[in-house]
Amino acid sequence: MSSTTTTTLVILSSSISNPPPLPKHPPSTNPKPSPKHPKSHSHRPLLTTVQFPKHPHKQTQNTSYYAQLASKLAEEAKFDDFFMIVETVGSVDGGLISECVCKGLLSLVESGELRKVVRVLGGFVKLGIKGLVCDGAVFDAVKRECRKGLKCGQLEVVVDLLEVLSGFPLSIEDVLEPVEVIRTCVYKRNPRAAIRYAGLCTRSDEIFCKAILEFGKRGDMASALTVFEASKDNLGCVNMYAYRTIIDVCGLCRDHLQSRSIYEGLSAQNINPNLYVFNSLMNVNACDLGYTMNIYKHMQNLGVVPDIASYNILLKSCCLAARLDTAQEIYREVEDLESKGSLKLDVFTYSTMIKVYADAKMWQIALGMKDKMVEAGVTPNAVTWSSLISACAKAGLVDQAFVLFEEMLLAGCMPNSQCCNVLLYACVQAFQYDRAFRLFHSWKSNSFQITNRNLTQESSQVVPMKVPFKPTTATYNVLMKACGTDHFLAKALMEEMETVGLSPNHISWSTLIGVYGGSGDVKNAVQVLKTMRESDVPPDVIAYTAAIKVCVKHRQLNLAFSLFAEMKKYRIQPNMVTYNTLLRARTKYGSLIEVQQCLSIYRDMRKAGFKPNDYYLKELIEEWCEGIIQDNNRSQGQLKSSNKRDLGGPQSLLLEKVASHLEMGNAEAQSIAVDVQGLTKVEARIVVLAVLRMIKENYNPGDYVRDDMFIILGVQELGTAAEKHQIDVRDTIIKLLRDNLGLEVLTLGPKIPTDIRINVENPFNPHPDLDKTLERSRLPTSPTRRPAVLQRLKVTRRSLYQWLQRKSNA
DNA sequence: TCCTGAGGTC
Repeated sequence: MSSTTTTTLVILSSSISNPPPLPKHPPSTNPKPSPKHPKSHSHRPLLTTVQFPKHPHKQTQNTSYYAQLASKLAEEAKFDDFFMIVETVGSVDGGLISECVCKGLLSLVESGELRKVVRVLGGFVKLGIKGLVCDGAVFDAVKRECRKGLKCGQLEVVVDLLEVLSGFPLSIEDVLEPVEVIRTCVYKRNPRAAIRYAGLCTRSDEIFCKAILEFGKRGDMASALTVFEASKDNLGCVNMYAYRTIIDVCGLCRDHLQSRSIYEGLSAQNINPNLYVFNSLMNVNACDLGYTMNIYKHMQNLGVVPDIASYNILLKSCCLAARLDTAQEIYREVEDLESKGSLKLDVFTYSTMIKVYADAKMWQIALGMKDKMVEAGVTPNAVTWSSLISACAKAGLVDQAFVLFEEMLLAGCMPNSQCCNVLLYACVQAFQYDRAFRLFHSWKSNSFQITNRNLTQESSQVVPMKVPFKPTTATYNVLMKACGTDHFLAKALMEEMETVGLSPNHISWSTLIGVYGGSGDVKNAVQVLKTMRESDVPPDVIAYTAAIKVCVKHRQLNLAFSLFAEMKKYRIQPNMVTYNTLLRARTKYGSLIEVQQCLSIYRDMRKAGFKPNDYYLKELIEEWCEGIIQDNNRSQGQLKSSNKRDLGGPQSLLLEKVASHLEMGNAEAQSIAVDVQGLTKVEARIVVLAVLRMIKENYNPGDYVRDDMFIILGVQELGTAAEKHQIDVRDTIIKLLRDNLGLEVLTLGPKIPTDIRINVENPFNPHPDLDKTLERSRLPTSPTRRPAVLQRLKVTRRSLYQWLQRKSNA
């Protein structure tokens, strides 16, 4: 209490008749400590009058004066002074002033000065006066102002107030709807406020979970985790409800790995999760069937009995993994459990199985599942019907899809947006673009009416039924696909989307890229990426891949490669599809630089941890290599067909060899050693051709060929299968070089010529180990055995020169 | 739980 307060008090006192002497110890000079009130003591029921604690040692001669003064101060909402009196006098007859306090409080609360309200109510709590706020009018005002405060961005102050209110005998949940408070905390991204608030509530665990979930729904994983961690301390025990909520949130935030570490944290404490935690964990990790199955087995080992939800999640996981066989196994198991009476298949089970079959393009069986579920007394819902229609859509059976849609309406099931979208999709899949648009327009203009023959009435009676139709982003995306190559229409749809309050998503933009591509407008297709970056939806790997595909399709390969570089610049990780799209870019041999580009993509892909599917690249390299003998009037087709039979080995070895020979291809060729050890004859042939092609492309007319070319076949091992293979390879290469290319080839025997230059400085030495191989071959391995002999072929530089002349003149 | 975007040889 400050001296200003005292002054105020004096002024106020003068307004009251018969001023008695001031208290013995004025508060400004000797403030009394606040009266102490044991916590257990003052939990009174709703008070209609204010009761002040008694202080037996105080003189009470002036009590009535101070009661009057306090009443007046309270009524005028001068609570600082009011408290001082109460504190100083220690005992005031509450009955006198309770009404005034309420009046004053009401005006204070209604002033909207929440901070002041917090201070004043805090004062009441400190003095152990706890009934006041529970007065009807004051309580209503407090509720009103709290709500106002939440809306006006005073979250922290509102929580302060709630904290003070928790000192009164009332339920915090009654002051404000918990949802309202939590929503505001989530909107403000303020987990600390949510934690404080949840801690005040009677049903703390529920409010904590609510907060965790709401943060998760907004994609704010970090805040959700903060609240979760705080809930652990606050709730004092391991709360499975909180655990399953945070795991669900991991799913909402697409962070399934986080859910695993949360689960592992629980296991590390030797705490066994309950069924709900296991189900949530499996659900969040449904994208990983292996993991889900492991968890499923583990929960059984722990004696946690799976319920139908567990099985439904497993089925969903199979569905995502496109594992029809596993899904069928699990389904049979569930059927078995049902026959024993321990489980009941539900609409989820059937719907998921329908989707499993729909994805496997087994639409008849999908339809069969529907009959089965109806037989079992389970009514298909909108999801079930969507999956059924989707089964037909995927199979291109548009008419069947319409029949099912009709059937759904007849069954009295209201179609939702997704059902409508699937039906539109069925039209698109069947290339009935007009039909899709007609349907859409009829729905949109709200004239969409279906005659619903109510089965309980006479069959002649028809009840027209209006189906509410709310297009979603997916609706527009499907329609954009129905634009074919009409990019004007597609663009118009995107604009329409915005006008109806929808936002284009990644799919919309990628589809637009495809539409531009289809119309041959590469420039605009690529431009979409820029537009995306400027919008709320930055391009993702799929958008880039779509754009790259457009470039590839229209033979703008340099643009494709530059987009690839760009996506890496933006740290967008290419995936298998991206790599394959690029590797497939060149269907014909081109220049050395093009081959090198592809090889570098190939190596990048392996570095990124993808198991390359090098079929295309191998084709490409082969074609490119074979290209140099095309001029020799050989039938390329013939050669290729003979190649195919022999290409069984690990393709990566071949490609690595070609790549390592070519990656230094732009350096000046001094002497060339081609290592074909470990390759099949066809592969060896490709590598030799690749090197020749590189030499040819780097050759400028008039250049001088300084060295012979060596081909290293390997160490001779007499009488083995390896020797036979080596001879095979040798003959193939000799045949190729002599007959197809007209080169002069010499077989080099055991003598190692000293003029061969293979060293680390040689850019064409693919294997540093080769030097060692040569060294070893020079040394007798054992006195009793013949020395190992390195078999090589030499292509003379004279003939190489002639060949290059011939080629460059051609 | 259902709908919409990029790749596709054995």
